[in-house]
Amino acid sequence: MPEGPELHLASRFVSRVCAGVVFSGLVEKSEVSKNSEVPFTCDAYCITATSRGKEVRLTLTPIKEEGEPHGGKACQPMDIVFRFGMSGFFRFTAGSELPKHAHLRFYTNETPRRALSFVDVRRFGSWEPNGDWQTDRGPCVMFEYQTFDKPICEVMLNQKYFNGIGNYLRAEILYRLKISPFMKARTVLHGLLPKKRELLEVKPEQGQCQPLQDSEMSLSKKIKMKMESPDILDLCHSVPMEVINMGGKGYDPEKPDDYSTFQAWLQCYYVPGMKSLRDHNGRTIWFQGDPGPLAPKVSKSPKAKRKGKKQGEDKTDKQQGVKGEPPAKGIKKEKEGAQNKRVKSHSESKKTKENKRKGSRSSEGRKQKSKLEREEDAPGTAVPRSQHQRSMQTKSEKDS
DNA sequence: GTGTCATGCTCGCTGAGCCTGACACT
Repeated sequence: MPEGPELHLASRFVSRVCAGVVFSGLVEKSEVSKNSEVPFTCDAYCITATSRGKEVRLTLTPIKEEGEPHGGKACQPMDIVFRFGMSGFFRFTAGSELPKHAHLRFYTNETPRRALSFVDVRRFGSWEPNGDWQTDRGPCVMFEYQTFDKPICEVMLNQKYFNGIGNYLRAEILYRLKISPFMKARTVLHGLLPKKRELLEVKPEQGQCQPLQDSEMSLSKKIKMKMESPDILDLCHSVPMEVINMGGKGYDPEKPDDYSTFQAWLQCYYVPGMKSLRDHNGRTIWFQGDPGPLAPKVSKSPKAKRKGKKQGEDKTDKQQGVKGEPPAKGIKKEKEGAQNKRVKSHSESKKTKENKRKGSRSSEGRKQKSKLEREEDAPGTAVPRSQHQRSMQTKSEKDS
């Protein structure tokens, strides 16, 4: 059941049923659950919920009673972040009729009392008292969709999407693609979608569109096309590989201070004549040409202020924006930051490997699905056919 | 009664294991 939409609906359910309801006392955990106790107790509190991706956050907020003495033992609000595993959900029932597998219970202060329960049949779900959204999760596909409206140069430094790309690589890649650094990431990535004519081939004799089979385009033709017009993903692979192939003459030269090979290879980053701007995260992006529609408003650099003009304002100036310092100096300056970046990349590579494994596992799972299931699984279908059939059968059996 | 499968995630390794319930099959 629980994917993003289900978790969001669960948060709405909690907020709806708990609106105006006062909860009281301890938060009760089932004995069998291995999750941690929730160290929260309060005479009167309310519950609200929000969601982000596959997480739901319950906020327990104490209600201040009138006449409560100041300086008394006041309860503190608490956030509890839930992950639903394979079978988690919330139910609001009478306290005497707790659902089976209700592993965390919040009781109302009414008589008879009612209970909001976190129900989890398989116990793969978890909760984290005083928790927050997991930091290694990407943006919520439902409510942080606008993340992809950020400039491509900023998205490229997000290691969740481009694990391994740093400041010099993004500059080189965008330069080679002739892409404005402040173009919307969505626009650039949308360009990766196959064009209609590549996806569909009209067979006049049938009057139908058929998917173009891989085999219908020869491998050599594909390679030729790729070499002629590589896309951003191609370059995110090939450009770093070029650096690797420099051996000991790349960014971290084996000979101290011998940046000559690397400098000769750079086409944009710190190259005299190229422009540079600070992106919205304060990182300097090097580029050529128009910065793009989302470029930040340029504040006057001290030099420009003295000259009385904004960066990039003077169209006659071929070097719009901040001109680069001599390459070697700039490279050395960047090295510290790059080293930090490498440490971060290392810690994140673990996650990437996991994701790859998951991907391969899920594809295995798909292979195991029957042909019927594959054909009838519609995008967004919450219940797989096999399980859906089972539950429907169960229901009909019960009904009968 | 047994085996398999299910929408997630972690550990520590490239799959196994955590869990329960429903269903198919013998």
